[in-house]
Amino acid sequence: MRIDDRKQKVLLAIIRDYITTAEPVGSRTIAKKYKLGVSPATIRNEMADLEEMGYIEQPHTSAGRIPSERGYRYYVDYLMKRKKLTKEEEHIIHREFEARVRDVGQVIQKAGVLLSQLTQYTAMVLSPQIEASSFKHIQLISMQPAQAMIIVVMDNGIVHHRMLEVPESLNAGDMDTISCVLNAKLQGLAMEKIKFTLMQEIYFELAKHKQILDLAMDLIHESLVIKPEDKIYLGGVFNMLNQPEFHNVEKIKTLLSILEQEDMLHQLLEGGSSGVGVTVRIGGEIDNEGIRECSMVIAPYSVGGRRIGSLGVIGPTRMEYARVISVVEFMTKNLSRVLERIIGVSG
Amino acid sequence: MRIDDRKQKVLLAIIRDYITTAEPVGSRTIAKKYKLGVSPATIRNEMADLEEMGYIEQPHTSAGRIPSERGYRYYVDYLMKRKKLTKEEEHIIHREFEARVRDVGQVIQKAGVLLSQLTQYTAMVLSPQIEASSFKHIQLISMQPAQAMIIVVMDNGIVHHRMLEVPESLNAGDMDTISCVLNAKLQGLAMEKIKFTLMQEIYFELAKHKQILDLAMDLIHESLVIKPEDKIYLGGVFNMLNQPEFHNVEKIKTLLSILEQEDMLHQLLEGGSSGVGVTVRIGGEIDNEGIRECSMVIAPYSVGGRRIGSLGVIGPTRMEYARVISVVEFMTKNLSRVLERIIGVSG
DNA sequence: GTTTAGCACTCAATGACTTAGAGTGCTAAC
DNA sequence: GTTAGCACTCTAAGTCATTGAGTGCTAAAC
Repeated sequence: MRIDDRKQKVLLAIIRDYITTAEPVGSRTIAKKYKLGVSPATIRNEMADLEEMGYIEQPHTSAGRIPSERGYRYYVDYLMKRKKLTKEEEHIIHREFEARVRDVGQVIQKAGVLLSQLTQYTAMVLSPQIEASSFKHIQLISMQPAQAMIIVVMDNGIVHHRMLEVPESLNAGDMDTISCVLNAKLQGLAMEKIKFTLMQEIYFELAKHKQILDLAMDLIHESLVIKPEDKIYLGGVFNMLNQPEFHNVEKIKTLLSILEQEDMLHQLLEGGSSGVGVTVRIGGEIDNEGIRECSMVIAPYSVGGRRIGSLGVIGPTRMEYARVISVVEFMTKNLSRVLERIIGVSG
Repeated sequence: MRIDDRKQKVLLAIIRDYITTAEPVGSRTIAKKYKLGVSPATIRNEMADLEEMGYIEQPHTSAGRIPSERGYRYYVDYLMKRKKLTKEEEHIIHREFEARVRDVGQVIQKAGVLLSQLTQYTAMVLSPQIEASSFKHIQLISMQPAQAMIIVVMDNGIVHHRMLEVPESLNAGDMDTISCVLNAKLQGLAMEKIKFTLMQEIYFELAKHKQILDLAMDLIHESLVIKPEDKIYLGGVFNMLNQPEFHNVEKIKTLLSILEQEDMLHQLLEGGSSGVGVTVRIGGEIDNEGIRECSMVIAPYSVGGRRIGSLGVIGPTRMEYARVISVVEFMTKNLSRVLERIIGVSG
């Protein structure tokens, strides 16, 4: 059976109505609200066909119809018209991103807050994965007698610092010396290039300060090995409580227990996205039982053309796709732009 | 009417039972489970007295009794015996705090996670408020052509960094020069001591780099003025969903909407604590409608004898006070110890 | 052939009513 | 002062009838 023009209109009406009301939609409602120019009986016939084809379903005999996952998929792929953000909303995003962007963490968090506020669903933002490839600068700073700080800067702009105990005898001059030697010898080198012979050279030159050297090397090593802030920012988890499908505590618990597991979210965000642009996963398309009744809209963001992270929105399958897709797309563009400014194109 | 020994025992039994079962406690239950050596009828008499005195109440005529806020207060003040942490629990805390403590933020987060895991309620940890009094070190680092990083270290161990655009002509040597001049002139000075004449001197000396100087001064100023990471870490919010008193979506919403407002939490944590040691606030004692049905156990933590923050647990009034109080106390001690090591006694 | 009015049918939601059970308070006996 | 006994209260759970929204089918109208 073909899904002709009028069937499309009926399907669209059912999906639109269900998205806003969360109630099964009956033939009378469609005839009245969406003026297709035909009687409820005709619409009932079309609905019977659509149900047979699997685009809609009936919770029980005497209820209206609700879209099936297949129905939503058809809607997203063929029927939906993206709903642009208002000028005001675009303005809010711009303003938030321009003002007081200090560090990457703050930007990520801001993106999450905005995403959840604008969509009224739950937002997930994966922090950027910029691998450090080499070490840029090291600095020892005397803080107090017997206490110093060591700062390591990597070429991706990540800064690590740590306090350490030092012998009282070590003065600011000594620390400068150590910093200088390390900088001179190691600057710009990747970890694997820091060879044994080189290390021996340094250890020889700074024999007195073996302990500090060890700590310094530790920190450099750590900075190279550890994925920088492999974190996920979640925003607006509580928005979900306003969705009628989550008016039941058990469902909330299932969802939240999944949102609590960072590795699972990671997998959802990275595994769910199909490469470039916005991806929509509807219900069972999400590779995870437990969020069967949810949909996700996810997209990667990039710096200098290189994909470095992704973000997304999770909500009920009865999601305002038209809007959410626009918001997610707009957000990745802005996030990319701002991050480009902060961390440079080095990543 | 005096609250004699047997009344105490009955009250204690009611509270203990109610804390574990969350069900109103009847006279028969007490007689059977808590073996006071008297019949249910006698206990009923005692219960009638306790109710008259306001220590317990009845949800409805044919139900058992539940403790009133006054009852909990009496329990916490006079009846309760603290329940020590097991060796294993203490071990977990130690291990978590010893291993991989990198920066203050991480420690705070870890404290929150532990606190919520051990208590199964919601944990709140206010990040330490260590005012920076003076500036310690500044460093400009060339990252790429036309891109540099500026790092500012304050005497409290806080490190701020930011990327900035620089003229292509500026090389690594120039940056070192600028860093050196700034360090030499400004090191150890508090903001108010950075006088106009001194600044003129620096601007004269580094006239070519006015733009960078401005940025550097901005960052130093910011570091001094901005309260460092005035954040609250929340952990185990979802634990609340397991409490029977939150099996109703409306209550969850009310609670969560409060937990979302940082300023309110701030007020609760800072305003609720009565100075030294662990403070318990029960139900209406909390200065906030909306969490009338909750209790809080809060305590300050300190470094070098100076109070720099506080942490706490929020749960239903039917909270395991005996355990939570011990956990909170143990946690503040450990947090103080670890922070002392990280940020030194300078704060 | 398509559309529509009409009607019998289904089923969830709602409310009235009943019953069971837990727990009390009171009285009288110990 | 303590306790057994009993009438009383009130919620929770179950049953049943009613209501109303919505359907599917049939036959008539277009």
